[in-house]
Amino acid sequence: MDDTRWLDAEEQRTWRSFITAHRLFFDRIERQLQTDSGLPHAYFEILVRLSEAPDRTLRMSELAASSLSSRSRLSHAVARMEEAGWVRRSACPTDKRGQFAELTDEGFAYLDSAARGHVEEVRARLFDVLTPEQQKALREISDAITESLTDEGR
Amino acid sequence: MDDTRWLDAEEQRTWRSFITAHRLFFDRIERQLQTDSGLPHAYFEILVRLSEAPDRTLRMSELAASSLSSRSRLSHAVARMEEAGWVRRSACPTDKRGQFAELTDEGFAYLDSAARGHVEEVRARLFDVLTPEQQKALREISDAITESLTDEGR
DNA sequence: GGAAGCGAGTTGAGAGTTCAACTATTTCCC
DNA sequence: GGGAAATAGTTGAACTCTCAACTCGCTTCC
Repeated sequence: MDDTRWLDAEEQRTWRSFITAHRLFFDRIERQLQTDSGLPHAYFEILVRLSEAPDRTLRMSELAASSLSSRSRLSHAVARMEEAGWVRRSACPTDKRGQFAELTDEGFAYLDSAARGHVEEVRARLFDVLTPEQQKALREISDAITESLTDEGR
Repeated sequence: MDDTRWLDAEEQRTWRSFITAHRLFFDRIERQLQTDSGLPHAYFEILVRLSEAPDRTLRMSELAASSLSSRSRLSHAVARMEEAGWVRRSACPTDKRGQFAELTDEGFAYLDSAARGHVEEVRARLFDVLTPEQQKALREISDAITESLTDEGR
């Protein structure tokens, strides 16, 4: 039996447009950050979250949640960025299982310089090509998608 | 001098909404395909393009272009899918540098079964949460982004 | 108070992607 | 015709991500 709710022609086109734009856009964002700053976008996001935290410090699990990383990914990422000198880890005194991650001054400076090219790219490839109405629509669409993926579990 | 055109608060929120939705959505799509069919989404796309080609066959470079893969990625991917028996490669008679990739019957059957769960997920997480107007807006937004990334070269 | 279970974080293996280098062929053009 | 440059495709190394296993500390509850 086939009760799959396939996409109709219209939906098909929308879906392909979306996929195409998504791939091209994020490939570009990724490459810009990678070539100009040697940083994957996921790492950039982690640094941003840290930079906005009080004392530029967060528990690993909070950092994972706020940067939408798995714990595993974050562990690997922080390990690598600690080697690079951008992040420092320290033990949590009240919970001996815990670890703090702190953005170093060097990491902050690095993030600051990386952010410039990144923002330029985002502006040029996203905001500059969308009307204000489209920007508003994009936010509402994004929020709707996010809501469906966070609220009701799986 | 700082002539970076930073994002204002409004843009900042839009950008974060977009990033968040993007990550959650595609992580989900990726995981659904991976766990239910053992297939990365990029591989799925490659198989789809092949399945729509005449004789289910395409030159490697055409396949790369249509599936938005780099040549390298495609080479690796096809190598792996050839091992799995879903794709077959053959030499091009008119251009000895060339290779054809052909979707096998087994690959077609596999794709067909994988597509069901995938479509369900796309529908549940995208189309079901958007109004018709939002779907239309999403397509226009996507097309605008795509255009800026394909037309004007870099 | 001690065992069972939960939570925080790490680790290693396996897989995909990218980049640069490489081979082989074809095209360009003098 | 022949050499330079472009094109097709592959390969291997480096890196990131995921998943499952694992360690260690906290909590619960009898």
